[in-house]
Amino acid sequence: MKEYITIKDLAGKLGLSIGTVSKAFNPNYSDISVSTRNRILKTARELGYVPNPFARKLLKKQTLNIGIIVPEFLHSYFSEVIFSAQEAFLQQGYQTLIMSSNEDSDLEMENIKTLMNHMVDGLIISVTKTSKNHEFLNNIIQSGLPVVQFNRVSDLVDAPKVIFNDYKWAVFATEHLIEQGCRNLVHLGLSKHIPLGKQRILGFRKAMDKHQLPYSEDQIVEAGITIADGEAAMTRLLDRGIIPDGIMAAGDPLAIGAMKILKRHDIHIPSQVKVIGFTESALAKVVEPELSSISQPTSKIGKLISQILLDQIAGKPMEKSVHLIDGKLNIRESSTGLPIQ
Amino acid sequence: MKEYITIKDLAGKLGLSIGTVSKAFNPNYSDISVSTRNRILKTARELGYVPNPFARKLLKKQTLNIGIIVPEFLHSYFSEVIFSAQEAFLQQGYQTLIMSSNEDSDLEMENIKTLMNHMVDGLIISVTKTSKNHEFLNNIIQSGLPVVQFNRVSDLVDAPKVIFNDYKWAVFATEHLIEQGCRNLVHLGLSKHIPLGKQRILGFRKAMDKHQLPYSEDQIVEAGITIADGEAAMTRLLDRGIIPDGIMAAGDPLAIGAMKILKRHDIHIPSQVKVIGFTESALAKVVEPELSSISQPTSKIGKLISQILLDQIAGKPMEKSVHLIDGKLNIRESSTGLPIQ
DNA sequence: TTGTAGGCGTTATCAA
DNA sequence: TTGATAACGCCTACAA
Repeated sequence: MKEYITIKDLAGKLGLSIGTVSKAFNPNYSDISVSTRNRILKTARELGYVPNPFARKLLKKQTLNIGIIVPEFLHSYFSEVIFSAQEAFLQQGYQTLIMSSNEDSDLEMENIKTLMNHMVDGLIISVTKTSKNHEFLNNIIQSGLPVVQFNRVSDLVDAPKVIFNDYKWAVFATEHLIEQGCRNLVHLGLSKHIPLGKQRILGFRKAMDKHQLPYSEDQIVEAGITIADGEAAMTRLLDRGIIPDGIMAAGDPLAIGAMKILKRHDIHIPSQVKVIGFTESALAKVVEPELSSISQPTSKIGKLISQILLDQIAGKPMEKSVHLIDGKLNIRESSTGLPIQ
Repeated sequence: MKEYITIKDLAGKLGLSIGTVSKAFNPNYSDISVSTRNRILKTARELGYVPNPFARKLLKKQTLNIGIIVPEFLHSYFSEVIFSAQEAFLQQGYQTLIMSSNEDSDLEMENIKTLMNHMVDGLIISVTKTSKNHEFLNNIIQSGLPVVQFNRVSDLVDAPKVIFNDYKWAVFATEHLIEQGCRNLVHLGLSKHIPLGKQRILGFRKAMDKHQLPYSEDQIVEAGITIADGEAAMTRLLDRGIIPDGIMAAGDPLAIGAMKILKRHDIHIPSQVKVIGFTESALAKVVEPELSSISQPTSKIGKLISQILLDQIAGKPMEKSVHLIDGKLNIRESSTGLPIQ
């Protein structure tokens, strides 16, 4: 490490004591004359002095480090949320440590421990689908560490949650297809271990029931998450002779996988089958026909989770433990037949 | 911040001095009996003691912080490289601070300053296309901070570079189209301010010359970077009556934008026009027909840049200042007419 | 083999 | 309004 200017150097150069110099950098000290403060600040700038953050962190009982753990980076969703949160934290002087669990509960545990060793002042986590770490997390929370969950949340973990209103928007997505004339719908779902996947299923059921459309359990399939998963699920459906006239997928990749198979079987989208995705990604505008989807305000979510964590750190009383986020229905050709600009 | 166990607590519990306890955690101290070391380590584990990293950072002349600055997160390329590098750093005990300049030279300067204030031990940077910060960066380097450049590099900055062999692979990409029978090629390029964009242009020229194919300057267009840029560039070409039989794009989004316009004009891909992209992304397998492209080993690049920086920090002599990375030509339907699995 | 004490750069308390 | 000094938790000569 290169040599840095210290407060002592600065004090020496100015003929002041280090105590006085220190006060100049701490705005909540008023017992220092404006002129000396300015003099100190001026030469500090000239010399390129910056207070050593580690000395500060050692003394104060906070590290100004925040940990963020997400299950994957496959969907751009997570990078978008994270970088928005990171920006907010940095503005408040907090550093962010980002880790990916890669959908592995054990690695998730490792990540949590690593972050604890770095003495983070707070933790934001989106758990893996088979997370077995709720007990450990609760211990941490009990011990006083502020934690916020988002997206993939667990009811077993006692920390505030920021989640998309999956139920509501799954209803909207399904109803959109019904409005377009679909009667024989299929839902391509995520793993049933993921609560938000369950909400999307419930939303699908709700819409079907509301419009009195009959459906069998075969029409709700646990497909997975990737394009390949979507392909496999669609293939299984076709093999069993199930040809829907509408597909409501719990994710864009699933929808795109299904579309690939349909096209391979010369089943036309959207005239024969209409398709809608979820958690819109850049892929939606690339696939053909362009995919209708539900977009989530990732930037807003990032800001919100950082704000809630910061509030907790500041000791503000929590207003509510569940924050429900709304999205947007983006209608494109895959569900209407109309090319929309 | 919650209360942490300190070395003093541990020493008290064990009836030892803090000095002895400290040595137990420092492997290069041999003047401590194996039995007491084990005893210390055991109770440390039981009590959940971890050395306070900030006290350590204050004492030692290093912060164990690394800064990474990238121009954008639009392409998954950057997230992939970064997370691979971060993993490598974390294994060596280094924290990573990631910042995006959002293609803005001023913000880039801010980012550099922020990271300097966090006293990073090293900096990895991929500069913005209009970066005006080479002088500032050189000052930092002069002052002793290890710096590594990657992807978007500047010859004006005196730091080792890790770059893709854009020239070579641009030749390959172009020759691939020529081998497929294309004679009237067009190159959709990045901004001319980006050196790697220039290399791709040179590669294109080289391949054309080598195969004695004539071309005008109109066939090398500075398109931009996004899908919309690709659309605009292709539209301009068609308006001027230029219909190529092959398109070599400097990025997947550009290729996809061009494909959109071609399809809108009922120009068939690949029978009438063959297309190849660059820096393969997830989009390549979603667009129709699937896009041939050049993939870069992002994970390997991440590992390499971290290794080079770590070596510099350790004071090892640098072997070479430019590291050239090779990629892979992934041939798909857009350039051949053959659906490839 | 173990213990002691000074110091890393900062802030906070109290005295001047 | 300014200055002196004791912490924060750790490492490391050096002494015991």
